[in-house]
Amino acid sequence: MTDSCIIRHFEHYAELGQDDRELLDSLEKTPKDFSKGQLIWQQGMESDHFYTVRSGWACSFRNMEDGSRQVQDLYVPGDIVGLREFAFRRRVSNLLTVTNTTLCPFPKNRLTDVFSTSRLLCNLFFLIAARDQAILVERLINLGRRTAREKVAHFLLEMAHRLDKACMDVHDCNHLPLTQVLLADALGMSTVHANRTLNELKQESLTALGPDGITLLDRDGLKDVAGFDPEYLDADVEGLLKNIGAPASSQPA
Amino acid sequence: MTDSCIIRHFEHYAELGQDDRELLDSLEKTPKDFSKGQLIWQQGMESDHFYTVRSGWACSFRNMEDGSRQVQDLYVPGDIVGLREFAFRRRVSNLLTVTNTTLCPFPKNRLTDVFSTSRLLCNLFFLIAARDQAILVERLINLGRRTAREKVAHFLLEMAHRLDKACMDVHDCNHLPLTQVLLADALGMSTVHANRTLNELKQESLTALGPDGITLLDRDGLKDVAGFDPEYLDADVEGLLKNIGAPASSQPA
DNA sequence: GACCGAACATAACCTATGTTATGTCGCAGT
DNA sequence: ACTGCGACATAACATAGGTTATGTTCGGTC
Repeated sequence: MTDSCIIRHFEHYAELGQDDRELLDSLEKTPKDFSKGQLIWQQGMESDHFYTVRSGWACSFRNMEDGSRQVQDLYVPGDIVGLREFAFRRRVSNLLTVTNTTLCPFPKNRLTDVFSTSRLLCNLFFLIAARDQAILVERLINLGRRTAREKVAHFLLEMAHRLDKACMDVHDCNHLPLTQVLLADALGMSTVHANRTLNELKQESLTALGPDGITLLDRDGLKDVAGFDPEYLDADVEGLLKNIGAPASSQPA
Repeated sequence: MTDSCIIRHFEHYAELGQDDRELLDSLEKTPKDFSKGQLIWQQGMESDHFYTVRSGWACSFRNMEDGSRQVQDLYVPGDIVGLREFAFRRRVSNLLTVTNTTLCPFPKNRLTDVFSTSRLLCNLFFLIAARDQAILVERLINLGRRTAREKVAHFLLEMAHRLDKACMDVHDCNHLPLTQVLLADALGMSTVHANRTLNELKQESLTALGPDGITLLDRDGLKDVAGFDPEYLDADVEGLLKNIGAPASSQPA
């Protein structure tokens, strides 16, 4: 298997031709290591690259005037970070590493070349953007219409499910390297209440808390709490491939 | 000017070549009229088309188990509805008209043809998807980290700003045909509280309430309340066009 | 091995917002 | 003209979740 992040990423979905691989390979830059808690970009900076996550976790967020923070999304191995900023010259949010992380940079304005050169990759990029939207919508629903308990359970399940699918070098998909502060900021609640809720779930043996994050003990139980349905995470790659007449990946999706 | 919704939509951004126009024209179907309060599609239905809004308003939403509703987004003239579903075989949300509406259907799986045929359109579609994401993220922040007052003010400003940009046959961009129920469902709050908040803003002469919707009276005042910054709505079309070497639209963006 | 700062825990108290209930108004249909 | 319904208004009351405060634990560092 290739060493390139982004090739690896796409081969997860579909079998790439030699052309596609070469194209991607020529554009991707060498991976960069970031340590935990490092600010990778800041609102207002020029948005010239996006990244593929090779290992580790990152999050995008925005600082509010009152000093609080809203985390917009978390990124796990295999995710593409910063596609959103395709439409903007400057970054509209901050990006921070959650753990030690390796990212592969890709120049934003070369995306255009990819679009015109590879029908397959163009469509896959679009599919990914659509799935990203679906994730945002689901979080919207989480924030708007669920209780703290439901929010937390739902969010944990989503991240675990995304880890499952990432299927990269992740060992234990039930373990999430999240601090309670981060969780609270992602779910629009206070740290104190995040703690309360998490401990509640712990009492019920649904989760476990360690110094290095949160562990899911009982996914079915959590599912009952949250009403979680992973449908929105499962993009219809096969349908797309069939539509554009491309061979599917040999790997299971 | 053309009669096609989608051509009109894109010409708003950039000058289309004759090829592009013909391509779009061949794919778009004849406009369809819907009356106020009509359910256009439902969760679970096959997602075979997306729509361009020619006139009127629509909203996408999801019904929750407890009977409540979360509105995901509103669509105004010029918007494209349903691009999100590109990644999914079935619709992941419901679509409802807010007013009488005219929509132009476009078969989803022909998008692929557009991508491979027109470099310009492909990039514009991607830009639109990215802007849609930015809108969702901003709503996320709204729900997560703002008070009811701020939420309402921010949301009203966003919609007004989007109307400004739509620049289609909209007469008064300060008038939004929203019911209080809809507003509440979009902002994840109760109708009662939406009413309270709206009346508060009305006391301060920031908005006016009529039987047919909400009117913005003092955008600057609302801006002060909400801390609204329209940056996330203003996609960098020029940068994109320059990057792909296409001529800009003669019309002001 | 003393010090420091994250992250976590817990309690007491407070408030923004939800809930329930009831009433008015205007308008569409009969 | 009567009825019914949907949108809006408002008041009384309930509560989920925020805020403030204080303490513990633990890993890093000089």
